Amino acid sequence: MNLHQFRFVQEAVRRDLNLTETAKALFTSQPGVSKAILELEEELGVDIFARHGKRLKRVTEPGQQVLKAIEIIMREVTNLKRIGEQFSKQDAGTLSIATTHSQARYFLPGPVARLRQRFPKVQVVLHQGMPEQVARMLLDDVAEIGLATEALASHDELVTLPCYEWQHVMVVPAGHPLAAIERPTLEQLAAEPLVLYHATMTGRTRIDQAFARARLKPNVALEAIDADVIKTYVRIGMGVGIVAELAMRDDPPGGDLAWRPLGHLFGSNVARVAFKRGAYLRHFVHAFAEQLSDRLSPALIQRAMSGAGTDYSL
Amino acid sequence: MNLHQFRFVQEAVRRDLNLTETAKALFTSQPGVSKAILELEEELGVDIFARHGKRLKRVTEPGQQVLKAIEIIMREVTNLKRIGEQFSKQDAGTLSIATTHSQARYFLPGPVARLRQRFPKVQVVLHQGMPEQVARMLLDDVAEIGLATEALASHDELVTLPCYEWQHVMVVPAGHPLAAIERPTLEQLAAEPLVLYHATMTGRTRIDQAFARARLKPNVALEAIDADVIKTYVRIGMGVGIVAELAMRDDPPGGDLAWRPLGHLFGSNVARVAFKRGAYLRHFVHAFAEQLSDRLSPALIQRAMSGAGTDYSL
DNA sequence: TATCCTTACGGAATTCGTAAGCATG
DNA sequence: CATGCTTACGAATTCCGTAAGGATA
Repeated sequence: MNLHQFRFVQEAVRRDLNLTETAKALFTSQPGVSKAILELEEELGVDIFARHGKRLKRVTEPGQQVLKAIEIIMREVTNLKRIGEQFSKQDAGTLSIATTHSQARYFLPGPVARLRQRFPKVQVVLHQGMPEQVARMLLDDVAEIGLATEALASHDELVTLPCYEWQHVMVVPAGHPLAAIERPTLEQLAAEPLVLYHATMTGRTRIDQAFARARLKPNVALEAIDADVIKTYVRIGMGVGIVAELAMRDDPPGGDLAWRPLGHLFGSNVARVAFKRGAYLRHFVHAFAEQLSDRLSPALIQRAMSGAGTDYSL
Repeated sequence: MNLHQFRFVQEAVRRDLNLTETAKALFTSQPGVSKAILELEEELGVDIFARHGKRLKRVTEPGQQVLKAIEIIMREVTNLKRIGEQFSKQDAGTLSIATTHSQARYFLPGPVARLRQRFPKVQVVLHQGMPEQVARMLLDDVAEIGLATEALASHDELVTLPCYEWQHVMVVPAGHPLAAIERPTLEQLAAEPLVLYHATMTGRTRIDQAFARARLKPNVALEAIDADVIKTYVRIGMGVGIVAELAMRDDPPGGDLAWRPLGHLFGSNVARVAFKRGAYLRHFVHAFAEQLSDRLSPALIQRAMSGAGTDYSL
């Protein structure tokens, strides 16, 4: 039994049981991977993978159990490295953040800058993706801390904590009739072509639900992945945009876009931070979390990481 | 980084940082151990052990963290082996039980026999010791399941669950004056020379507390490690014995010993089973637990093992 | 001086890559 | 027949034991 075997098995599962891919991903030879896995199965006395002839088909039942143990082991190996960094290179290292466009573009600049100010030797790496990809990046140890509004809560391998609350706003070109209305209604919005976030994104489900409850069918002209794109299409008159309020922060009133809060229609959303359960967090990761929200003290995070599935609401 | 290094570090800590002992315990050469640990420290970039010259003195602060991670890794390695056994040798394997004399002698014969009946291929190994040693055997993976009345609850690396309740009984030679008394009092007991369990054992603290509360100083003639020894000394007239009620189960009324319950004086005790937190339990371990008490269903145990420190009272 | 950790070194076992074999879709 | 896992084999590396060195109590 050795760590290489564990790594191979884990990667094989992540690569859909394709050992050739696995070998490439780990920069080693394919026969080496094959042999290592066979030897592990031999030693444990159980098949981890069910094979059709020579092709790996699925994970066996004992394989599921084995995988759980391997996940934990590899997690702790990662932790060991982090512990090493934490104590050797005091306050230096790399912080990988997985997040959505909105957060990266509008929310994170402040916290990241303040982190760099306190820890000048910390390198920050931003990974961007859909909320579901953010979760995956955390699970695969690509990123250490994740930030997104949805979908993070649905993995119990992840610990999520509320970070801040926000609401949607309507964006229209400055001269648009709706710009004059203080509190637009769902009916008014449904009458216009809409430019929205993509369905998997930032609080989009809230919007859909609100329309559905009112038995209205919104006229979705365009779905886009980020607020900048949405604003661009709003400017050229494609329709009425709905974005996160943060995204309008830098647009001065009296500019070419007008905006109105829509909290009364879609309620408020909660942006959440997420960590992989059981991860060792270095000082500067805790410091960064505190930049994201005062509430996220090391003590609170520690409690959330050790407890199983408790929710810490705002 | 490899599993050998982890094992060496773990064992070194268990052997009070004596690498020579460590090497012996693991059947390998002392320089090998030394080198492996040095290389791990090199790779992680931190000292795990603080050295005075060439002698290991204590675990450093990063070392503490490293140890935690290593503990988890080695635990999961053990689990992997168990998973292998569980699925390959269906319902065969070895069940190591750590327990005190009283349990081994009077309580376990039934459950063990029933286990063997259901799982004829399971080998049972009994490890006997003081309650504190029972705990240590669990922590060191010498035993998989522990059974004792005291001291198990004080380690948070262990999960303990109530198993059954019992009370103390007084034992005297058949003709003894106290044999005629239905409910002996503390004063009556304090007037006699007593033959008791050793101080670390099975509910002994209860006895001491009861006398202390009544401001009585018991006359302890002899302390012994198990009920059989106590009964022997009672037979030869050394004094009045106090043992667990289970220990008298096989003595017929009208034999050479008479006994009376003492629950009214010393209250009741709870025997508890214990597992190492995070351990993988094979089918037959769960089956055995159910033999110990109906309440100990696999589901309950699973819940207790995953939850942090919750107490499941009877 | 006795104990105990580190360094040095060499033979043995393991590892890991390339090449070939063979089964599936 | 293209993809993809397993087997075979040999070179390179790592492992691990003995012997020697050096530091502490």
